[in-house]
Amino acid sequence: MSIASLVESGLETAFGSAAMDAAGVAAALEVPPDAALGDYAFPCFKLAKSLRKAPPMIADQLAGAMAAPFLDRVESVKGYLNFYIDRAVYAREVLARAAAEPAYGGGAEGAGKTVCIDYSSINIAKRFHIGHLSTTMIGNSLARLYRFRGYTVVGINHLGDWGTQFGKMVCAYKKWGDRAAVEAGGVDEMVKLYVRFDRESENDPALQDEGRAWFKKIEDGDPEALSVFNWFKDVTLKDAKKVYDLLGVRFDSYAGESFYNDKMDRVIRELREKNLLTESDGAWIVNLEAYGMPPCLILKKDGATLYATRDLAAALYRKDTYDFDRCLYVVAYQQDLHFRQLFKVLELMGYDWAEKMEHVSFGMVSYEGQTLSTRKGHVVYLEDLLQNAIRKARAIIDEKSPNLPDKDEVARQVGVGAVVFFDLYNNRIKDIDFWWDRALNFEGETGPYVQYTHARCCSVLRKAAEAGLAPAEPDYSALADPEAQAVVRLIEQFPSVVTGAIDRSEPSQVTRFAVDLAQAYNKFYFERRILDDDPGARAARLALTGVTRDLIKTALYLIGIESPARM
RNA sequence: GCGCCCGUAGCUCAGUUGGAUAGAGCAACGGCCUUCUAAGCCGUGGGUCAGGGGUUCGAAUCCCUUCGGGCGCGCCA
Repeated sequence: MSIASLVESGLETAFGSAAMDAAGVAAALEVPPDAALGDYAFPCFKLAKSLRKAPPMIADQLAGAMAAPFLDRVESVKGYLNFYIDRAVYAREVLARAAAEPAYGGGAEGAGKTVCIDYSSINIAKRFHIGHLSTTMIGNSLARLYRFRGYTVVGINHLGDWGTQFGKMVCAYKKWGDRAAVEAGGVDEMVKLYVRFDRESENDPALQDEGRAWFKKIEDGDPEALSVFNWFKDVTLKDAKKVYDLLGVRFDSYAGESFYNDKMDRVIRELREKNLLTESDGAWIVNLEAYGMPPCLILKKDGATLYATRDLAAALYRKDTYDFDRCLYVVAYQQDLHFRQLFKVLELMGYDWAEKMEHVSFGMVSYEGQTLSTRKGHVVYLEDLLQNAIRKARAIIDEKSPNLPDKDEVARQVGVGAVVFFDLYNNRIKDIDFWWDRALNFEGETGPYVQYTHARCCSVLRKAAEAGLAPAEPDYSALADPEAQAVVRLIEQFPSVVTGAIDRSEPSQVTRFAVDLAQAYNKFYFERRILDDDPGARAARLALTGVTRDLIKTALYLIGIESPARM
């Protein structure tokens, strides 16, 4: 018997009529902010009008009409009906639920459905820096969350591999480049070539034309141009792969801008056929005035395609190829307007799936209060950040756990975990001002703190196993204290946290949950002796510890962080 | 000028599908390791939820408005 049906029948008993239907009662039920106010609460304010009674009086009457074996007591407080569940029963049921399912909090509601997630989407010939971390880690986490709920996920790295700058780069390479230098220096060497091209073309306008000519060659499929261009791409991806491997991120597709080069005719034809394309100042646009937006540019005056054209082609291709149920774009909020236009144009084209597309926007990254600038050298490269974090983790391990096996492996897990956690800690819409000491903080609400709690659980469970204690029937009344109850309550909430994170495309919900659970467990750990002499109490506390360990590991996994067993 | 987003403790932020006394972490100060990992735990101080008005039994949360900040607004992506 559930609380909802209990309230429903209570209403029937106390007031005779169905003052509120079952769905209404279920929706109204809430968890009080403080455990002292009960485990569940039913606010009676909405009933005041129809019952013509003050809420506290309604609660009083309801309280008298209610009893169930699993209820410890029911109290009427200031218009709220507070339910206190028998603590031991509550702990037993929640732990059983969490331990029984193969993946507690997961599910199969996404079975047979596909989600496309466009994330990371790096530019060719540019180094991976902290400005790319959010799209990469938010996308990675969303991919894991959707898979956790049974969806098929297509992770797409929509490469920025198209534009005149690549013609310039090939041109520069042909003039001054050195194959061995690029092989050795990677992206850095390409950037040097580009910078030199920029500088020299200031005094030599003919160079610009040459660069454009080389891009034309790439467009036309000239083998010489393509071989250099594709090689640049390979080298960039090889560089990026080092970072992706450290982060544990992978993709199902690297189809980027160049991939859609031959797929835009269809878009233009379709827009024409549907009478959406109009000429304006020589360019071709989709007029969106009726929707309060500036026009969406499709073709330039010279007939060349634009960003929006390419994204329209990509959307159609993805729908055709993957038949997605949802399509997410993890891109910074600067492009809010672009995506609103894109989705509106798809809708105007008559595609009802336009409403299944979502721009998962996030805030900008600055560095010590200033805009990131590769040119001015005011930038933090991701590889440097990760290596610094790993180095710091390694130093702490040497100091605190000198006998730890696999020190380097654990240092990598902790260092990278700190960086990823830092990135996914706040709501994605918040701007991030990067400061080294904040990103490399290992204390308080941080990745290492949560990982430490996981290792602590592992340690306790290991000690218990080593002691060879006889298995005993858990005595769940040992989990009736406030500290254990706080942990149990959080465990119970995990499935709805996962749902909320998916619904809001907000991985930080999971990050926050991980911190809350770690904090609650640490308080419990400090207050209660787990390896107690009483076998029943010990078994119950070990069960709580086991579920906590698994849940922290799951939560961290969902945001892309590993959980070492020792640290 | 127009549009979108943001404004909560000294700092960084939770809480924003309306609900009980607005919570963490960092920083500061003071405690706790002969028992399960001190990357931990406990305590102290710290608030005009940017200002004003409105809706409501009830507003940090919804609406209007002012101020402050960020981003965007036709041939870049």
